[in-house]
Amino acid sequence: MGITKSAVFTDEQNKLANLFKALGNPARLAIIAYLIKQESCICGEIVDEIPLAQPTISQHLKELKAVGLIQGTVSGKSICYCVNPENIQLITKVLSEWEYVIKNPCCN
Amino acid sequence: MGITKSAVFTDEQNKLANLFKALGNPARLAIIAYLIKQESCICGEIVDEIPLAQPTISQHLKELKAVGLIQGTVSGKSICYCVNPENIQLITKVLSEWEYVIKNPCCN
DNA sequence: ATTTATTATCGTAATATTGCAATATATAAA
DNA sequence: TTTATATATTGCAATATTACGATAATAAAT
Repeated sequence: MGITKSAVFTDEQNKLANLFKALGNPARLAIIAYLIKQESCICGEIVDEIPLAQPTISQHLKELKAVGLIQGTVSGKSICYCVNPENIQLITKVLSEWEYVIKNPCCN
Repeated sequence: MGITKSAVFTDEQNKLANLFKALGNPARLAIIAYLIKQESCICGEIVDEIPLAQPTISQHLKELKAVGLIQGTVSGKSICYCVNPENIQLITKVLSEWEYVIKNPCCN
């Protein structure tokens, strides 16, 4: 099908999966990493930083915005983007809940 | 295309993206969450836990294994799965490097 | 009003993903 | 050896994703 059976999972599982999915592409990961590296809002430099065509970057930015990983603010001719703390935090929270398992590995 | 331009990104970016991508599906996330919840190797219960057909689960397990998020050990008639600490740790490491940004939000 | 710069949208081709039925494989038990 | 159980593989249909050229939309500058 190509369609994910979201209905059989919880809203939380689906939300988290969507966040991970958004990060599951090197271009989007590079965008996030760049925004974080700059420690500030970035206006218009992203297309120059990542070797993909402008419509492709624009589409990736849209996806990141759709899941709430980044936000964009219009600033004159350009748009300033920055990461959205909330959803990064949600992922971090889940990962840290997983963390203790690392200390109790099995099958080794 | 449907094909990701991996060549223009670093190996690290591609690896991390593949890990996130593997987690970017509610079924695979549910598998990981279940393995973690049980705090031990799980033999043969996964298909009963997740409301998807056996071949579908098998395929998801294969993908999780391929990126190194879980490992499986043959145990008689069944196969015991558990999470692989290493790659979970890699994700946690990157996320914690991102963490400080959360304390310096902009565009707000 | 026209031009320039920046970002978004549309349309499309190529490829990937998701899910499952049918079937194969492997191991243990009878 | 046959049977039962557990998991993997194959093949396929439906849908999603990735990327980009062409073009539109927006806003500032001239």
